[in-house]
Parts: sequence; structure tokens; C-alpha cells
Amino acid sequence: MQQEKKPKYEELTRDLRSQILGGAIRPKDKLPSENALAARYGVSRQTVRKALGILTQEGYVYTEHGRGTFCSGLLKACGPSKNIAVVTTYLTDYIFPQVIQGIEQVLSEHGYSILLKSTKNSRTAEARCLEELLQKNIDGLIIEPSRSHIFCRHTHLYEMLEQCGIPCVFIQGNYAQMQELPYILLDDCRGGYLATAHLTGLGHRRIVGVFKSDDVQGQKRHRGYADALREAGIGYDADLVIWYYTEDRRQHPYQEVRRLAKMYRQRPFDAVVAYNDQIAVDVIRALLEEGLSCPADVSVTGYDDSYLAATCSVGLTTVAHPKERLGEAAANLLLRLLQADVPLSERQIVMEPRLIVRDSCKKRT
Amino acid sequence: MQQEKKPKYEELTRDLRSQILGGAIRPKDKLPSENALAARYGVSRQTVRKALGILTQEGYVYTEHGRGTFCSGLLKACGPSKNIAVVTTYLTDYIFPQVIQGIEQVLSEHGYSILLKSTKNSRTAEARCLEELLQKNIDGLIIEPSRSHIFCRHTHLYEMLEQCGIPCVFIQGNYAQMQELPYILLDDCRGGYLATAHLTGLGHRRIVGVFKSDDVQGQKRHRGYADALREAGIGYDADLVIWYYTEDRRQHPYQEVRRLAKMYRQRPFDAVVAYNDQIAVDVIRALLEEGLSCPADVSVTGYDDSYLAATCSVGLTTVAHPKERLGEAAANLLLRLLQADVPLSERQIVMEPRLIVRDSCKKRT
DNA sequence: ATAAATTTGTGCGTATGTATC
DNA sequence: GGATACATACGCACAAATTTA
Repeated sequence: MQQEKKPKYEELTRDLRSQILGGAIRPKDKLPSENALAARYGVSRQTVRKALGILTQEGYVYTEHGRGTFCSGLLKACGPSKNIAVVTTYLTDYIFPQVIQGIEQVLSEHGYSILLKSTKNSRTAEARCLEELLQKNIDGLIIEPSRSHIFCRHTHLYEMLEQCGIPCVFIQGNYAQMQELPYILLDDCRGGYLATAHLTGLGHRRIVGVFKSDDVQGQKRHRGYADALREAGIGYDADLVIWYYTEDRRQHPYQEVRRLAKMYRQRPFDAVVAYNDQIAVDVIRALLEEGLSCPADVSVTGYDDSYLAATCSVGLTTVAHPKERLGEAAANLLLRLLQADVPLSERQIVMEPRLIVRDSCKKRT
Repeated sequence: MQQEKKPKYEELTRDLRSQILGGAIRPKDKLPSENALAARYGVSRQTVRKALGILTQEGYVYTEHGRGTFCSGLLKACGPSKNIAVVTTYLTDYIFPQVIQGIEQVLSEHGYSILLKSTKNSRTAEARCLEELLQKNIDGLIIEPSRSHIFCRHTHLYEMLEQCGIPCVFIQGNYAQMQELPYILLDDCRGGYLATAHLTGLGHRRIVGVFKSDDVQGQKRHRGYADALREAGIGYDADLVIWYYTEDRRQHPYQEVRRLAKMYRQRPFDAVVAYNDQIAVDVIRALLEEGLSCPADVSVTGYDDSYLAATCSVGLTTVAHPKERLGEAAANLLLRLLQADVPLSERQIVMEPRLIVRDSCKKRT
């Protein structure tokens, strides 16, 4: 009869593994030194090293040069995947390609690849997306939250990410419930203020506002709009504010502006603050259809300084969006989070918007 | 001054890995024995074993007790990753976001994620990119080749993909050496013909052509241009053809058109066929700077029907590019390749371009 | 602040076992 | 059986990082 051959290193591996799984060796505990293990088990140091190598690869332990070998906190099956997930609401919606470009630029220089996902601003899609990503092997996440105005029902997924040691950076917006997570966004309140104050500065008083209601950006830009009006001593008129949802973005703002324009004789207005350049273009189109011209009759501001602002029939006065630089900043922040702890104050970055004046606003006559 | 520390086993690992990726060692090949490698590299057998251990773990080689060490056929046997790599030259360059959108749309419906990479139309970046992807776990690849006009020096990487069972779909262009690989592209020859024939049909005879020289699209559009001229009985005039490289795309076409425009009195021309809409916009700008207007003095055609075509100061007559549909078609083809064998005739799809007439071309007076 | 001790990382040499041809 | 090649195992030396005296 023949005995099963059991390599000594395998015996040692099994023994140590069961000690860890059994709780005898707890996470963060220091294991005996290689020499100590060699002596205790009556094997050579090389054999110990082989066993520890296997355990390291399996994720049960990690080593620190000069300090020792330690039981790891939680098991990451494989090593770093060098994959970073990037989740945005849309891929083509005008400034996202540039943001993604900025992210890709920085990350690929550091040997990372990008896993791209889009949610179409749907909460369920975002949740499904995160679940998928948790099953894959990613090292980090950059995400633009969907419908950031409403309560987030899947905070548990973000907690899970945190527990897995996968850092996460929010861009554009963030969730009110998770204020401590890293983010990079624009001061949209200030941006809305800048656009509106520019118009009041030009003497306009009846200023229409068109805002998106289902993300924090829209709500903040609206607040800036209201602040600027108050500062200029202009009463807030809810009838001049148009709210729209993502789904209706193609039609609703356009139609509402046409409705207001039809009543221009009875209830004139001087200017329109649009949520972004896309809306501004629709606004100008709607005005033209009703015989009003921009900027002669009505001044219009955009937001984001997209390609539309420059190529539009009227050069749009708009609020500059950092685009590539936002992407780069997000990527750099993520890289720092991957390497070391980053103090809270540096984990949350707010970029300052600035106004770009073109031809779509004119002094009131 | 301090020397970079390089462990010998790492040196050996790198060397062997690059031999495998470089094609010097091919799948199923037997590597030299451990002793032979030790002798050749002047290291101990232990060091060789360490290097081979790493390569084994990475999946590049496998060992058979008593037989030898072999280059592995398939990298990574760890099941489908549900990741598809998408490699394009640029991410933001005007129609790519839409193509990627189309791909993402289809693939995400089937539970796949997208790994995004860009090459900036650099061959070395493309090669580096493919090597990176081979080390990751991808199920398939959609790639827009870089500098597709020149001989591809890294066919072995594509062969490796094939041997690993990773299907690959080319979009936009393909390499002349690998005619049997699946692709989806536009009939660019036809597209160039359509644009040029439209101009000859309007009575234009001296037609400038601006083409990109470092991809097949440019060469094919040029051929279509030449075909249309011949068909109209117009002699080919090399002085009217401007070639440019990717690196010079921002300046060179613009400056060359200005140069031609400066000599307009002596050597007038009727129209310009531009490689794409971006170039067309630059062309129109150059013409304007020299006091020539489009379409009154000179007709201009674009290509791709990008957002520029519609938002440009003059509505561009251009050749429609399927964009999203191209992306969707590529994704669907890849899905089919992942499931089953696809007959050659269905693996290669050429989409028909069509002309979109706007305001940038006028009948010659 | 420095030196010594500890601990992991790299590398070599050797011996023996075992599977394949 | 013999040659070859991988697998396991031990011992030793020195380097590099860290902690301790």
C-alpha cells in the first residue's frame, strides 16, 4: 500500500489557512516570522516561503518588507486588475466624451484601463450596473450619479464597494446621503448665479429660467438663479421658471418657451437662463419660431461651453465647464485614493465656474 | 547616481514574456529546459524557476512534469469575463462617441461591459494596448486600426488573439495583410465618389480634394474622388489634391486651402471635397479669411454627417455615416462570433454611404 | 542619532524525487 | 534502464526595509 505524498509546503499552507479561517489568526495579526515558522514546523525557510507565497497569492496574507507577514483584512481573490470603471448617465451627451477623454488620458498613462458603463439617468440601471461591477474585478470607480435629486435606495452597494476597498469618486453631482464620499464637481450654484447676474447686470429684469429637475445640478443652478434675482431686487416669479425631466428634454423646454413666447405681447420677458447649451439652442429655436430673435429681443445664456455654444447660429454666452480637466482631476483623485489615504479636505473638490461672454446677450434698451 | 534595481528573475520574466508576445515563442512551443535557460542567462536554476512560476501564474506558460515547459495556447482559462474591449483612435473626435454609444447600447443589453482604450492613431500605442488587453481578461475586441495605410508590424498580436479564441471586429478600416478578419466599414470609395460626383453634377470642374494620408479611409475616398473625376471627363490635377497627416490635421489643411485661395485669381477652383466635416469647417474658414464665400464662390462637401454638418455656419452637404448603427452592427457581429462560427461572407460587412444635401454646394453659374 | 537586531527579498548550489520518452 | 525535465527540499549568503536597543 502506498501513502499519499504530501509536500511539506502544502501541509504548511493548509495548516496556516485553516488557522486563519478558523479565527486562530485574525485579520491584521502578524504571523510568526519565516525563520520562526521554519523552526516550529521543522522545515527550511524556503519551504515556509513557498507556503507563504501561495497564501499571499490566494489573498489570505500579505507581506511587508522588513516588518513581517500579516493576515489580510478581506480577501481579494485576484490582485489588482488595473481596471477602473467609469459610469456616466450618457456617453454622447455633448460634454461627456470630453470628460471621459480626460479620465482616459490620465488613467492610461498609469497603466489602467477603463470599463465604460452608461445608465441613461436611470436609477435601476445604475444599481444593476454597480452589481455587475462588484462581480467583476475593478480597482476603482468614477461615477456620475443618476437622478441625484432623489433619495438613493442603493447605498448598500456603495458601502459594499467601500468594504471591498474599491475607492469611488463622484463627478458632476453626488448623493445627499453620502456626503463623506470623494467627489469632484462644479459649483453649480455659483454658475447659475453668474449667468443670471450677467443678465441683471445688462438691465434685464423679467428672466425666464429653464432647469432640469432630476439632478442636483439643476437644483443648484436654480438656486443660483434665485440668489442673483434677489440680489438684484427682482421678485421671484414662479411662472417664469420651467422645470423638465430627462425624458422630456427634447420637447418640453422647447414647447414651454414657445408657449411663453406666444404670450410675449401680454407678458414680455427680457432673457432666458437655460440649464445647458442644448436647452439654450432649443430655446433660441423656439423664440425664432415665434418671431423673436436672440439677442435683439431676448438674451439667452447657456451652460457648459459645449461645442454647441461656439457653433450655434448665435454665439452662446455660457458658463465654462472644465470638461477634460474635470475628468483629469477625477482620475488623479482616484489614483491618490488607490495609493494612500487622502484627507477629507482633499477628497472633495469643487471647481469654480466662470462666464464666457459671446453674442447671445445684449444690454437692455 | 543610483542604478535602477532589477532583480534577475524579473529581467528573465520580462524577456520571456516579450518573446511570447513578440511571437518568437509561439503557443504550444516548448521552452528551453530550466537548466538550459539557467545556462543561457547565466543564472541559477532557482531563479529560472521563479521566473517561470510568475509566467505560469500569469497564464503565459504551463508546465508538464517530466516533459517540459510550454507556451500556453489560451491565455486565462478563467471563464468568460463579460468584458469587451473597444479600441479607437480618438474618443472625442466627433463621431466616435456615437459609434461607441451604439456599441455600448447593444453589448450592455447582453450583459457585457466595455473596456475603453484609445490609441491617438499611434501604432506603438495600439501594440501596447493590445499587449495590455492580452494580459487582461476580455471576451472580444472591437478595434479601429491606427494608421491603417501602412504595413502592420504586429500581426502576431492579432494571431495571438485568434489563438486565444478572442474574436475581433475591425471598424472604419482594416489592415491589408489581414483580409480574412471580420470587419464592418463604410464603402469609402463610394462615399468619395458620391461627394465628388455631386459636385461634377452641379457643373464644377476644378475640384480640390483634401484627404488624410494615414488611414485607408483617406485613400479610398481619394480613389472615389479620382473615379468621379474620370467619369466626368475631368483630368486629374495633383496640384489640387492636399494630403495631410493626423498630426497636422489642425493646421495643414487650413493653411494649404488658404494658399490655394490666395492664388484664386490666377488659378481659380470651383469646389472642395473634404476628408470629413471637421476639415470642411476648416476649409470654409480658410476660404472666408481670403474673401471667398461658400457656397457662392466655392462649393464644399464634408463627410460623416457629424454635428458640425448641421451646426456649421453653412449647412454642410456631406456623406452620411451610420455612426450608432455602425457601432450596433459591430457589436452584433461580435456577439455572433462569440456564440458560433459565422461564415466568411457574413463576417465582413460593408455599409453603403449616401449623400445628404444641405447648403454648402451650389450649381455653377 | 546611531548601531544592532529582526524580517522579508533575492540569488546560488546541491541533493533527491518523480514523470516522460 | 537511462537520459531528460520538472518538483520538492535544504542550506547559505547577502541586500533592503523596519524596528529596537
